[in-house]
Amino acid sequence: MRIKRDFYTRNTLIVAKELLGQYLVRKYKGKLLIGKIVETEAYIGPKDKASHAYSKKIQPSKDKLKVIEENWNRIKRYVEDKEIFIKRILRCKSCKVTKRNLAEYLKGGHIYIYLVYGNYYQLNITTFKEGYPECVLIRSVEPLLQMNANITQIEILPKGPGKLCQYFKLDNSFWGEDLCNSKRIWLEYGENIKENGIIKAKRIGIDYAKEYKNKLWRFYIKNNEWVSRK
DNA sequence: TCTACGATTTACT
DNA sequence: GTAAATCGTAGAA
Repeated sequence: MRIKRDFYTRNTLIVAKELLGQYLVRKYKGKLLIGKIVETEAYIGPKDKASHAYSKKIQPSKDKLKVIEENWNRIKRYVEDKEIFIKRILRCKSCKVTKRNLAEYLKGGHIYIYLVYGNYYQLNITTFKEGYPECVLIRSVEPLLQMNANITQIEILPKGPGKLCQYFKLDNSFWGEDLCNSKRIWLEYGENIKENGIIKAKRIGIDYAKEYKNKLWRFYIKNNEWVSRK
Protein backbone atom coordinates (compact mmCIF):
# COMPACT_ATOMS: atom_id res chain seq x y z
CA MET A 1 0.00 0.00 0.00
CA ARG A 2 1.29 3.43 -0.96
CA ILE A 3 2.59 5.50 1.95
CA LYS A 4 0.28 8.42 2.69
CA ARG A 5 1.00 12.10 3.18
CA ASP A 6 0.78 12.10 6.97
CA PHE A 7 3.76 9.76 7.16
CA TYR A 8 5.98 12.45 5.62
CA THR A 9 4.61 15.56 7.28
CA ARG A 10 6.03 14.66 10.70
CA ASN A 11 9.28 15.47 12.51
CA THR A 12 12.19 14.93 10.10
CA LEU A 13 14.29 12.75 12.41
CA ILE A 14 11.34 10.44 13.01
CA VAL A 15 10.63 10.18 9.29
CA ALA A 16 14.32 9.51 8.53
CA LYS A 17 14.29 6.64 11.01
CA GLU A 18 10.93 5.23 9.97
CA LEU A 19 11.80 5.31 6.27
CA LEU A 20 14.14 2.40 7.02
CA GLY A 21 12.48 -0.79 5.85
CA GLN A 22 9.98 0.93 3.54
CA TYR A 23 9.88 0.04 -0.15
CA LEU A 24 10.90 2.49 -2.86
CA VAL A 25 9.05 1.65 -6.08
CA ARG A 26 9.93 2.97 -9.52
CA LYS A 27 7.97 2.24 -12.68
CA TYR A 28 10.33 2.28 -15.63
CA LYS A 29 9.56 1.03 -19.14
CA GLY A 30 6.57 -0.93 -17.88
CA LYS A 31 8.56 -2.75 -15.20
CA LEU A 32 8.72 -2.17 -11.46
CA LEU A 33 12.05 -1.63 -9.73
CA ILE A 34 11.74 -2.10 -5.98
CA GLY A 35 14.20 -1.54 -3.17
CA LYS A 36 14.01 -1.64 0.61
CA ILE A 37 15.41 1.53 2.16
CA VAL A 38 18.33 0.64 4.43
CA GLU A 39 20.18 3.95 4.92
CA THR A 40 18.99 7.57 5.31
CA GLU A 41 20.21 10.98 6.46
CA ALA A 42 18.17 13.87 7.85
CA TYR A 43 18.80 17.47 6.75
CA ILE A 44 17.04 19.99 8.92
CA GLY A 45 17.38 23.47 7.49
CA PRO A 46 18.05 26.25 8.09
CA LYS A 47 19.73 25.70 11.47
CA ASP A 48 21.57 22.68 10.05
CA LYS A 49 24.83 23.97 8.54
CA ALA A 50 24.92 20.96 6.19
CA SER A 51 21.54 21.90 4.71
CA HIS A 52 21.22 23.62 1.36
CA ALA A 53 18.81 26.02 3.06
CA TYR A 54 21.51 27.25 5.44
CA SER A 55 23.27 30.50 4.70
CA LYS A 56 25.75 32.67 6.59
CA LYS A 57 24.15 35.74 5.10
CA ILE A 58 20.56 36.78 5.58
CA GLN A 59 18.78 36.78 2.26
CA PRO A 60 16.52 39.84 1.78
CA SER A 61 12.80 39.10 1.50
CA LYS A 62 12.62 40.65 -1.95
CA ASP A 63 15.33 38.27 -3.19
CA LYS A 64 13.44 35.30 -1.76
CA LEU A 65 10.23 36.45 -3.44
CA LYS A 66 12.09 36.85 -6.72
CA VAL A 67 13.33 33.24 -6.60
CA ILE A 68 9.87 31.96 -5.70
CA GLU A 69 8.16 33.89 -8.50
CA GLU A 70 10.80 32.95 -11.09
CA ASN A 71 10.32 29.28 -10.30
CA TRP A 72 6.63 29.30 -9.42
CA ASN A 73 5.58 27.36 -12.51
CA ARG A 74 7.82 24.48 -11.47
CA ILE A 75 6.16 24.04 -8.08
CA LYS A 76 2.68 25.57 -8.21
CA ARG A 77 0.92 22.25 -8.79
CA TYR A 78 2.43 20.95 -5.53
CA VAL A 79 1.74 23.95 -3.29
CA GLU A 80 -1.50 23.87 -1.34
CA ASP A 81 -1.55 27.47 -0.11
CA LYS A 82 0.78 29.99 -1.76
CA GLU A 83 0.21 32.61 0.93
CA ILE A 84 1.19 30.32 3.79
CA PHE A 85 4.08 28.92 1.74
CA ILE A 86 5.53 32.40 1.20
CA LYS A 87 4.70 33.66 4.67
CA ARG A 88 6.61 30.83 6.32
CA ILE A 89 9.63 31.30 4.08
CA LEU A 90 9.76 35.03 4.72
CA ARG A 91 9.27 34.57 8.45
CA CYS A 92 12.35 32.32 8.57
CA LYS A 93 15.10 34.95 8.44
CA SER A 94 18.03 32.53 8.21
CA CYS A 95 16.50 30.45 5.42
CA LYS A 96 18.09 30.60 1.99
CA VAL A 97 15.99 30.06 -1.14
CA THR A 98 17.60 29.19 -4.47
CA LYS A 99 16.46 27.74 -7.79
CA ARG A 100 17.92 24.41 -6.72
CA ASN A 101 16.69 24.12 -3.14
CA LEU A 102 13.15 25.50 -3.59
CA ALA A 103 11.74 21.96 -3.76
CA GLU A 104 12.97 21.42 -0.19
CA TYR A 105 10.23 23.80 0.94
CA LEU A 106 7.42 21.63 -0.40
CA LYS A 107 5.35 19.78 2.17
CA GLY A 108 6.40 16.28 3.18
CA GLY A 109 6.30 13.58 0.51
CA HIS A 110 7.88 15.40 -2.43
CA ILE A 111 11.21 14.78 -4.17
CA TYR A 112 14.16 17.12 -3.86
CA ILE A 113 16.80 15.94 -6.32
CA TYR A 114 19.99 17.63 -7.45
CA LEU A 115 23.31 16.93 -9.16
CA VAL A 116 26.61 16.82 -7.25
CA TYR A 117 30.16 16.44 -8.48
CA GLY A 118 28.96 16.80 -12.05
CA ASN A 119 27.93 13.16 -12.19
CA TYR A 120 25.64 12.03 -9.45
CA TYR A 121 22.09 12.84 -8.46
CA GLN A 122 20.99 12.75 -4.82
CA LEU A 123 17.46 11.61 -3.98
CA ASN A 124 15.81 13.41 -1.08
CA ILE A 125 12.29 13.16 0.27
CA THR A 126 10.82 16.29 1.80
CA THR A 127 9.43 16.19 5.31
CA PHE A 128 7.38 18.32 7.70
CA LYS A 129 5.09 21.13 6.60
CA GLU A 130 4.84 23.29 3.51
CA GLY A 131 7.32 26.17 3.72
CA TYR A 132 9.89 24.39 5.91
CA PRO A 133 13.13 23.24 4.22
CA GLU A 134 13.59 19.80 5.74
CA CYS A 135 14.26 16.52 3.96
CA VAL A 136 15.72 13.03 4.15
CA LEU A 137 18.48 11.83 1.82
CA ILE A 138 18.00 8.23 0.68
CA ARG A 139 21.52 6.77 0.69
CA SER A 140 21.02 3.08 -0.03
CA VAL A 141 18.36 0.51 -0.71
CA GLU A 142 18.46 -3.27 -0.78
CA PRO A 143 17.21 -4.38 -4.22
CA LEU A 144 14.31 -6.79 -4.01
CA LEU A 145 14.13 -9.52 -6.62
CA GLN A 146 11.24 -9.09 -9.01
CA MET A 147 9.52 -11.55 -11.24
CA ASN A 148 10.26 -10.57 -14.85
CA ALA A 149 13.33 -8.62 -13.80
CA ASN A 150 16.08 -8.87 -16.35
CA ILE A 151 19.05 -9.52 -14.08
CA THR A 152 21.62 -8.95 -16.81
CA GLN A 153 20.29 -5.41 -17.18
CA ILE A 154 21.12 -4.60 -13.59
CA GLU A 155 24.77 -3.61 -13.56
CA ILE A 156 24.77 -0.67 -11.17
CA LEU A 157 23.56 -1.51 -7.68
CA PRO A 158 21.77 0.97 -5.40
CA LYS A 159 24.47 1.12 -2.69
CA GLY A 160 25.33 4.80 -2.13
CA PRO A 161 23.16 7.83 -2.99
CA GLY A 162 24.68 8.46 -6.43
CA LYS A 163 24.45 4.87 -7.60
CA LEU A 164 20.93 4.59 -6.19
CA CYS A 165 19.77 7.30 -8.59
CA GLN A 166 21.48 5.54 -11.49
CA TYR A 167 19.83 2.25 -10.53
CA PHE A 168 16.36 3.82 -10.38
CA LYS A 169 16.96 6.05 -13.45
CA LEU A 170 16.34 9.28 -11.56
CA ASP A 171 17.27 12.74 -12.83
CA ASN A 172 16.22 16.39 -12.61
CA SER A 173 12.84 15.60 -14.19
CA PHE A 174 11.87 14.22 -10.77
CA TRP A 175 12.54 17.55 -9.04
CA GLY A 176 9.42 18.37 -6.98
CA GLU A 177 7.55 15.17 -7.88
CA ASP A 178 4.85 14.14 -5.40
CA LEU A 179 5.40 10.62 -4.05
CA CYS A 180 1.76 10.50 -2.95
CA ASN A 181 0.44 10.94 -6.51
CA SER A 182 3.21 10.06 -8.97
CA LYS A 183 2.68 7.27 -11.48
CA ARG A 184 6.40 6.62 -11.91
CA ILE A 185 7.80 6.68 -8.36
CA TRP A 186 6.34 6.13 -4.92
CA LEU A 187 6.89 4.44 -1.54
CA GLU A 188 5.02 1.50 -0.07
CA TYR A 189 4.75 0.35 3.52
CA GLY A 190 7.36 -2.39 3.94
CA GLU A 191 9.01 -3.86 7.01
CA ASN A 192 8.93 -2.49 10.51
CA ILE A 193 12.48 -2.10 11.81
CA LYS A 194 12.84 -2.29 15.58
CA GLU A 195 14.64 0.46 17.47
CA ASN A 196 17.49 -1.88 18.47
CA GLY A 197 18.03 -2.83 14.82
CA ILE A 198 18.83 0.76 13.86
CA ILE A 199 22.30 2.33 13.98
CA LYS A 200 22.67 6.10 14.41
CA ALA A 201 25.80 7.65 12.90
CA LYS A 202 27.42 10.84 11.64
CA ARG A 203 26.43 11.99 8.19
CA ILE A 204 28.79 11.47 5.25
CA GLY A 205 30.59 14.11 3.20
CA ILE A 206 29.67 17.25 5.15
CA ASP A 207 32.94 18.21 6.84
CA TYR A 208 32.17 21.87 6.12
CA ALA A 209 29.14 21.81 8.44
CA LYS A 210 31.00 22.83 11.64
CA GLU A 211 29.30 21.48 14.77
CA TYR A 212 26.51 19.93 12.69
CA LYS A 213 28.87 17.42 11.09
CA ASN A 214 28.84 15.50 14.37
CA LYS A 215 25.07 15.16 14.65
CA LEU A 216 23.95 11.54 14.58
CA TRP A 217 21.43 12.15 11.83
CA ARG A 218 22.35 9.17 9.65
CA PHE A 219 20.33 6.03 10.22
CA TYR A 220 20.91 2.56 8.87
CA ILE A 221 19.77 -1.00 9.40
CA LYS A 222 22.19 -2.99 11.56
CA ASN A 223 24.07 -5.79 9.77
CA ASN A 224 22.62 -4.94 6.37
CA GLU A 225 25.14 -5.51 3.59
CA TRP A 226 23.66 -2.79 1.38
CA VAL A 227 24.58 0.08 3.72
CA SER A 228 27.15 2.25 1.91
CA ARG A 229 29.52 2.76 4.85
CA LYS A 230 29.58 1.27 8.33
C1' DT B 1 29.47 37.20 -16.91
C1' DC B 2 33.05 34.48 -14.28
C1' DT B 3 34.83 31.27 -10.86
C1' DA B 4 34.77 27.73 -7.38
C1' DC B 5 33.03 23.72 -5.69
C1' DG B 6 30.21 19.79 -4.07
C1' DA B 7 24.96 15.50 0.80
C1' DT B 8 30.12 10.89 -4.76
C1' DT B 9 32.45 7.33 -6.95
C1' DT B 10 36.35 5.14 -8.74
C1' DA B 11 41.02 4.23 -9.45
C1' DC B 12 45.34 4.21 -7.84
C1' DT B 13 49.55 4.37 -4.18
C1' DG C 1 45.33 6.47 2.56
C1' DT C 2 44.93 10.35 -1.71
C1' DA C 3 43.29 12.25 -6.14
C1' DA C 4 40.74 12.90 -10.38
C1' DA C 5 36.48 13.06 -13.04
C1' DT C 6 32.82 16.33 -14.27
C1' DC C 7 29.14 20.21 -14.73
C1' DG C 8 25.08 22.84 -12.98
C1' DT C 9 24.50 26.02 -9.53
C1' DA C 10 25.59 29.55 -6.07
C1' DG C 11 27.94 33.40 -4.96
C1' DA C 12 31.03 36.82 -6.17
C1' DA C 13 32.39 40.48 -9.37
